[in-house]
Amino acid sequence: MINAEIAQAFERIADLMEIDGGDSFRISSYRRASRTISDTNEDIAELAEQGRLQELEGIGKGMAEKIGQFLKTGRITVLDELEAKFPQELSHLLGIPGMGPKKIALVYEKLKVGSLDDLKRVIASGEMAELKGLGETSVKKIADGIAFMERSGHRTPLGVATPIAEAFLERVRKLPGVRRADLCGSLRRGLDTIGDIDIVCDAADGAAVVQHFVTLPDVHRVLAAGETKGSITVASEGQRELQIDLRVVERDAYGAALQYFTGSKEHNVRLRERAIAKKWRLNEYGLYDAAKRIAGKTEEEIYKKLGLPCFPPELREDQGEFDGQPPDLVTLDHIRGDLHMHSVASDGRCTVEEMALAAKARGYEYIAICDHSKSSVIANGLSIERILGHIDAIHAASKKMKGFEILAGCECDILPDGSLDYPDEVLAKCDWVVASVHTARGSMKVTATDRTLAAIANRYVSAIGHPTGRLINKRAPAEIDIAVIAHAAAANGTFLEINASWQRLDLKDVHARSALSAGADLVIDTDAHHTDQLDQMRFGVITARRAGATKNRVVNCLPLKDLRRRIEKKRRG
DNA sequence: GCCGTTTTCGGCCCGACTGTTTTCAGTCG
Repeated sequence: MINAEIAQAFERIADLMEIDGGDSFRISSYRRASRTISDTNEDIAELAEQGRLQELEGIGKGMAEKIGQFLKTGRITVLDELEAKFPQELSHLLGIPGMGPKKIALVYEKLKVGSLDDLKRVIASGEMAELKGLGETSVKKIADGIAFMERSGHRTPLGVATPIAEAFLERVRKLPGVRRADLCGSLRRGLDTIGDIDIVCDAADGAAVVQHFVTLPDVHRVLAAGETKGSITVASEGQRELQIDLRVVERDAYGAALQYFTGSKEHNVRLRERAIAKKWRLNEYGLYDAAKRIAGKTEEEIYKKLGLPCFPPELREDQGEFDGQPPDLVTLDHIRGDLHMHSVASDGRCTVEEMALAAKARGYEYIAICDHSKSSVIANGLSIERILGHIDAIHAASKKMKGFEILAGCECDILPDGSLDYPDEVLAKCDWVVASVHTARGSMKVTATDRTLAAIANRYVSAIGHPTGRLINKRAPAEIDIAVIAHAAAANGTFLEINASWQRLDLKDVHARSALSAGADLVIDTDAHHTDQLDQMRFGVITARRAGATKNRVVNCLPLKDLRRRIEKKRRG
């Protein structure tokens, strides 16, 4: 789809217009259009052909024309003009904390800075600190910002940020004067990667709490420390530096602050618009009718006053949530089993029994052991002889468990030609089969979509494992047509996995949403290679929630007998 | 540039912190 390219072009127009000092509302229009285009599941080229572009939020006559021009010529005049005006790398400087459009324009105009290297040069030479409006301190901040950007690089994966955030939250809760504290921001919304960690707390003396906060052990740098807000960084594992913001409010504003700092920004803009329409005002301290606060203690009361349901944080993205009632989303408590994990038989670190006991201790009723198939040589994949023996061993282990069952499964490779790594006779002996692509992802002979479709059609394949093969911050998802895959999965009774490993989260939220709307049901699995990793189920569940999944669309929320019925139904055809 | 149970023109979300400012601009979320 060409959506990503158009979204990128609009984003670039916005960046350059900002440096150019353009009208801020016009700039936001480009950013809004960019976001709409990259988030929609519809093909922009198709919509353009049907003359339906302006049905999209934030796309009017002007944007539609520019999209048309891009589709026709691959260029947009406004962008060409802006690019002719500035050096190509100039807008990259916007990624540096402390460098905004105004300062970029200033150093470009006065010192001919056009790139990161130029910027480093004028900082080192001292020329930058002599500019009007800047000084030693701000230049030092920008130098720190460059170091921060070069060290952190990517956004932090949810699974890396969560333990750090929870540990800090506990420490904030113990600070003197703190009555309550909670995590908010993108972490609370369950995004697969997060920019920084946000904590809101309830205390009377903000300045004192902030002072305690910025002097906690492990604080790497203090970015800000005021009356109500503190901002620090911590150096987490490796060299990655992660920012943590703390906001302190009074008891009566707690719900408002929680709501405000949970976001998303776009969701909040919509809320404030609703407040304005009622002649009210909404900010992080509450909902106000003139000077009178009419809500603020809890999130629920703010939404209620605005005539809205209290949306689960995962849905607060301005992605259609305002159009109706939020669904009753799946929760971790609904999960009855984990249907994709490995044992020492292939590349797991624990035995079948250890995995089973650990899963039972987490309140599950069943698991499936799915070791690798023979082609996954590096992962010690099982030969046909070995898998047959393994199936018997798993069944024997299952018999010894009380009130818990272990399904004998496998994670069968989908080979480059779309065929499966085990013959049907072997797959038929498994209770549950996850089919996954592990090799030759880039092969052009058979597209990723066709390979997956072939596996979906096999009656013994219960689920497709990590369907797009993405690795967060490392490998982009395969170019597969999710809608086509999902329709086929729905028609065949094959489940699509949300792989809950934080490195994968695959399907990702928007893909899972498309899958659900095409009628496919999901399975949320950890793909654990160690008992500890069973706890990653929470990341899969939050991803499913972001997709709008209810428990009846997630097959491992079923009691085992109903799950078996679904597997059998597909096998009978 | 978008958009309309206030409007086809005139709005467009709001506040904290910092530094270089003698009253505020820039950045950030």
